[in-house]
Amino acid sequence: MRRRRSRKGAPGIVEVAARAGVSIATVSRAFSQPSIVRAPTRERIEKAAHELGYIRNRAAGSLHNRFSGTVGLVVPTIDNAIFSELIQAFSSRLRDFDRTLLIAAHGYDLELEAAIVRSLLERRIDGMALVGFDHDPVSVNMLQQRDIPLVHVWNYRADLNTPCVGADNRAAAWTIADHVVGQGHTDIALLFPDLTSNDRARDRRDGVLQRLASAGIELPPHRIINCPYDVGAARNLVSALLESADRPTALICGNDIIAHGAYFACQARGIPIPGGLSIAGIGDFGSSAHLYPGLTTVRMPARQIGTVAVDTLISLMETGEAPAPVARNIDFELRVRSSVARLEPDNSP
Amino acid sequence: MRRRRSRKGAPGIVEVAARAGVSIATVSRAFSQPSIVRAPTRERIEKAAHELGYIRNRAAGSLHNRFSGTVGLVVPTIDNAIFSELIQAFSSRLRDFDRTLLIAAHGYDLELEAAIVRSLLERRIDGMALVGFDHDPVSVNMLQQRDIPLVHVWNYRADLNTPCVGADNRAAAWTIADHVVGQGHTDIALLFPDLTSNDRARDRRDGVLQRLASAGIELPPHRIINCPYDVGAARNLVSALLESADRPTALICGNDIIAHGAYFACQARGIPIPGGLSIAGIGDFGSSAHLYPGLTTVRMPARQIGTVAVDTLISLMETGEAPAPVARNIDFELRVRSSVARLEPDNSP
DNA sequence: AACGATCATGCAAACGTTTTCATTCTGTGC
DNA sequence: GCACAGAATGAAAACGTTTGCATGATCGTT
Repeated sequence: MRRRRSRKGAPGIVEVAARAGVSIATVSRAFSQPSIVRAPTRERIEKAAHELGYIRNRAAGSLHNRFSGTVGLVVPTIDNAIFSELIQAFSSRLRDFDRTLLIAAHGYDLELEAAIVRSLLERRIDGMALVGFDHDPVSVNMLQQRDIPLVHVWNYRADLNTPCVGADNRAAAWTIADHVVGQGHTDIALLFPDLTSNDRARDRRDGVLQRLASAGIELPPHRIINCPYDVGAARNLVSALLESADRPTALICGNDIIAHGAYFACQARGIPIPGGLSIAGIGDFGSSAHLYPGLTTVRMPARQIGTVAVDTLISLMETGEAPAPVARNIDFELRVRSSVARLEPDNSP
Repeated sequence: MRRRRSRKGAPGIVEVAARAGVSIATVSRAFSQPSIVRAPTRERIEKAAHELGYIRNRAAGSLHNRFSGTVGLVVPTIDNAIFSELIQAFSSRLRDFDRTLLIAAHGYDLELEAAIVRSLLERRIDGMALVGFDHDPVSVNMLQQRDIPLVHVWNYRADLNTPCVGADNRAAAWTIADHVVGQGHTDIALLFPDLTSNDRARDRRDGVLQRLASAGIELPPHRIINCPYDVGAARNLVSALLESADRPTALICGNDIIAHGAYFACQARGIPIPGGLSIAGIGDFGSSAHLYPGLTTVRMPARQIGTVAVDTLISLMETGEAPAPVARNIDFELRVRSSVARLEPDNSP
């Protein structure tokens, strides 16, 4: 007997029914479909429930109608700014529909993700949101086999037949690269995280590379720097870069977090931004607008993605149909601020 | 018929039992207490379960043993850095115990918090963590009446008989104020958020004020500035402060987020830190160490709080006892970096 | 005043597990 | 080979709801 048993006198539907002088069926209906029970009866039930401190047991109900009222969200990480807006928006929209959020993070480990999906399935979630498209097929199969609505969030791809809600990361990256190139930069360094298990980062890098290629810029390998999503790591890496003789004129960061690190490296070494080094980010969260100078970046619509993802999931759960189109492209926005300098073409005549 | 019914052929324990040629009781045991079923039998069951793609339904089980395997965490907000480390640590520790996290945010609205607690209770969580001590009594009563273990996280108070895991916010604030005063500052401004429904902020402000008072410093009202937890708002407020003729020599911010905003205001106006203005924070999250110059602040042990809170909850759930002491004081740490200048006493002879 | 039609309620059978108790194995010591 | 203890399994009764079906109440119509 490892777990204690007694939940004191936690009243159930039976007690409420007795006190209100009706059957348990009526009590059940009074809570799940109030409109079909006569007003005076309903009030009597509500009074009894309130006096008893009754709280309905949805787990018991879900056993019968296979509908738990919970939704799962699995993200790579919670502890930095990247997904927090998404999580908040997702969670708060879920409340509008009286659903509860089950959440977990996998730290870019797709096997762990699969384990998490399974454990959420053991809790019989009604729907599931996963970040991006890179997943262990096991995860997706488990969901599919059980007909659990799944929406991929954060990234977007046009050629998709499975529901997704996100921004086009490749296009966003293309756009920021376009801006940097348009300002006359040709000697550019990229700071991107590990690309395995991370389609968002991969799409972003591809987008940047594509724009550079079409401008005739081909980056030597040492200009593509691997950098984790961590301010301190980015700062150190950029610091080292600044030390070297062969400095680029601009940095394109795979993420605003990395861009922030780059800022602090420059500030610590007295390199003016953008005079000494131009810096561009992708993401635009939290403080990016307020840094000095303002960070030129691409705003990813995290809140809207969260909200629309929930709406899609709810629709999927209630009607079985996702609102068209199945793949929702949420617009990103180029935010030109002050961290990318215009380079006059006369500096290498 | 608003909700579709069919979950295809989602196999249950019955199907597994049939395929393995045993009773459902044995299957159940094979999953919940594997040790008591004979190895060959167990393997047969596992094979059958795997072939069928069986995923056990813990909701159904919880109906019988009143134990859902889920834990609730309610925080004021998810969308900024303040609680994200806590949430991540909490969630990841929970996985170690095969529990799942139900999460929601109330945005400093305690009525909403009570509604959330109720809805989590409807899902029959086994334990609950709430941030701080300011709550609607309704919330606490609902939990108490049902004997659901509750731990208050984030803040700590010595005189508490209910389980809590946190740092002493008042002492932390006292400590940072002590450092600022110790550096010779007497003309200090405070930037603190709204104090209602927020014991952490209140304790912090009290701690600062207490240290200042004992140094004989009494702050005029206009030196105590109300500032939301928002980088942009903080930046604007500090910007306005810098414009005025009557500038303090140091700023004590109720939170690192506000301190970051102060940094950016100074940088934008070309005021050197700490030469032109000293800035101190409380929290030490994410990038505070990497800003330039490094922010002098107090490190709040968010990760450890999350981990210990889960351990406490698990112990409460399994044995009914919290590990002693009931109120766990997790040490904060003063982090002296470079944002507070030493003021020579000769500047006002 | 009687008759349907509609609305509100009750009865009882699910829902998919866990667990108690009883029964049937398995293996051990003589 | 036998008796017996202990381990492994099975049968069936919960757990707290929801819901299909049946019945009883209510109302408007003629």
